[in-house]
Amino acid sequence: MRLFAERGPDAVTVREIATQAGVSPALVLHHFGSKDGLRAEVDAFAAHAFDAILEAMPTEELAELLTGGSTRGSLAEAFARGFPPGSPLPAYLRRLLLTNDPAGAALFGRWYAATRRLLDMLVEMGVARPSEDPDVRAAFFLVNDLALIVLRNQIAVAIGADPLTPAGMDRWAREAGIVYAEGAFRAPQKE
Amino acid sequence: MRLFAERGPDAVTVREIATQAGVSPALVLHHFGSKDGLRAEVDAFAAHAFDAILEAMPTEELAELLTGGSTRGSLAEAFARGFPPGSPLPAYLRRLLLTNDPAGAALFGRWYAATRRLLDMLVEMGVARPSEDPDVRAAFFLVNDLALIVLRNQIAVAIGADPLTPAGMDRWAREAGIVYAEGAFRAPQKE
DNA sequence: TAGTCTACTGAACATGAGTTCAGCAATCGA
DNA sequence: TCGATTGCTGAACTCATGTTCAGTAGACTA
Repeated sequence: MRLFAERGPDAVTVREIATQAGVSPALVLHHFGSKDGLRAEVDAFAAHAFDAILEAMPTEELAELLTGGSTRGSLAEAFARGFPPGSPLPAYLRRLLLTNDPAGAALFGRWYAATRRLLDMLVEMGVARPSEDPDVRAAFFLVNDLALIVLRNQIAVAIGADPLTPAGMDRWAREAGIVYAEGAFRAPQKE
Repeated sequence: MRLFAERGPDAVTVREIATQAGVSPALVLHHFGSKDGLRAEVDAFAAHAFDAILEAMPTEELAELLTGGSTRGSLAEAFARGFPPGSPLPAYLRRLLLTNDPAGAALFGRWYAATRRLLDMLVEMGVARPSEDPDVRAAFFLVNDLALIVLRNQIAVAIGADPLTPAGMDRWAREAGIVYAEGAFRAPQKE
């Protein structure tokens, strides 16, 4: 999974995987039928791990919001908290979302639906302002969040800190929280 | 460039490129030395086109902001306006940003610096609120913008409209503009 | 003990990739 | 007109990759 996440399944050879695992190339095929079979199994494993994150998140996030926690809940945060620092899962998620993989599309779809629901609830509770276009607003929040994972490396060099580490994420969450709460621009010629 | 943008340079064969161009595979290599030479040349061409966008943008965006234009200026907007609908450049940019390509890193670096400068100017002009962590805030705006290009397909299925078309972008810009101007959450227990 | 099954390997095979190269045809300058 | 340069091709070459397959060694079962 680490090799797939970092370089992409197509760029990794069966021989490399076998070497990393300390076995012969033939054994890999023996177990998984084909390279594509291995890919499918790793995909399924990763998708399962991601969905576990999703299911664990909303309640936690809600609790945090209701208790007036300082940081806004977010997928990326839950993600970074849920996996150890060296985990290949963030990079794997990245690939899953960026290739036009059906598994990635399904994952995005589920997360989008959850974001959409959450936003509705927050509006109903009076925590979030209602929007004229809730579909777009939910997508806006979700992709802003995912951008943290997808553009992780670029962000890291720009701000000088990996945004998926606790320290980097604190800085990010603070700014995001401020902008999402108060906005960043003074509304032009308003009253 | 279209083939590279859609499927990635590694997934495209020299023979395919030659067929698309109506020439023999040998001619492609004859002109560009190697497949990697072609890649480098296409990269350079694309990077040039992107920088042209960047240089054309700030003044236009500033003008729009100063005249109180309804939509917030953004890279993605300038981008979508600057290229014809079927252009392979958005997809190419996507690849450039997502592979750990040095050309992509350089491009991101330039755009980040420009965003950072623009934000400083806006603060000085009293249009944007100052931030405690301007580095992160600039990165936040930039990656939110780039997410539109990077996650274009996922967004399209979620909101039912391609966000890089004028119609889709209008919807997106409206929501982004509102959130950036006023925020989306009521600040919890404030005063 | 004998048989079977399972994990595993080494070597080979087929395919598709980037690349090379000798040569053809047309154009251009002297 | 002649030589050279240029654009271009077809076929072959080399190499890496996914895959296959016969076969080995050990463990478990009857």
